[in-house]
Amino acid sequence: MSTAISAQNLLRDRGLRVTPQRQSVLNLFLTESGQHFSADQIRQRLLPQMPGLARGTTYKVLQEFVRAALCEELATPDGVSLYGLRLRPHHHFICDQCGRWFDVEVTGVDGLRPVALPPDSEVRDVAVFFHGVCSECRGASGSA
Amino acid sequence: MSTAISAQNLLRDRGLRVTPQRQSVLNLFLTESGQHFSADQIRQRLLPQMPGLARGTTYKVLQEFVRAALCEELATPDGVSLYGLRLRPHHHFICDQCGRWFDVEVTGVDGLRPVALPPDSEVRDVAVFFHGVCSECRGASGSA
DNA sequence: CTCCCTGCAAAGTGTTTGCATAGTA
DNA sequence: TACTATGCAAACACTTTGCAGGGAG
Repeated sequence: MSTAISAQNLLRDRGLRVTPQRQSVLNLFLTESGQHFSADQIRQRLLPQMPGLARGTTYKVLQEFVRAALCEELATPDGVSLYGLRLRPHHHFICDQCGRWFDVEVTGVDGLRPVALPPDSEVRDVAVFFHGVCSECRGASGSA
Repeated sequence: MSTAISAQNLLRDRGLRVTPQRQSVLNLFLTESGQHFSADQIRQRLLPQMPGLARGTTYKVLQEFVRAALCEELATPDGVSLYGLRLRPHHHFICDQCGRWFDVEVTGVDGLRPVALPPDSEVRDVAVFFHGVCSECRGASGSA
């Protein structure tokens, strides 16, 4: 792995207090780079090594990360928010079968032009979402 | 307005039963074309003309519309789903200030290419979201 | 006449909030 | 030592579900 970035430094750099809970959450993201998890998925993953981790704490930590621009929060159709690292700009590929989100870089974004936008609107950012089926799901289902 | 399409016909064409509730909801969408509403916003808008409209019914009607591909359901960060017409393919412009979503057509979508997608993944669709500030909010806030 | 939709109300789920305690700087 | 994060549990908001009565086909 080339994970030269430590959770500790990342937290310090953003002016956040370094606590075991925050380090664990951040480390999970750093380890499973490009992946996204719900608050409860994160808690379940960390419970073995941190049995006391409270549900509320998980949410507060993630909220704090989002506020510090460390993480992005992604709303899913089933009402659950997914969280992922936001260290560098990127877009997403969503597997419509398993529901997982993957970070991807995208070329050609500069060529996008909105047509018939309400006059005087100001565009500040563009987010691209590819939908499809991930390799794992394709392998599992075979056809379809 | 060139709304030659009637709610009644639209419902029939999709094999849905024609009820006053469904007609009202669909008419709201046809009238405020390109706009998006939450289930409760829709209910509030229709209550004057349909005082008995139940919260549960609103959700069921919208669910049915989504199933029939008449509407799209859009998840927002604050946990509320927005619904909009889906008569023709389109993308979205989101005002980050007032939170409203607007349908827009986009050129250049074919030029988008994901980089370093997991091998054997299959892309089936692309969704583009422009973020920014709508004309109304720009007019209201002046600067920034 | 049959089947489905509506209204009503209760239940469910994900998330937020408040407070006392423990931990960081 | 001062201030903030954690754990716990209650509170919240949006959405879903079940059932009896009424309306569509």
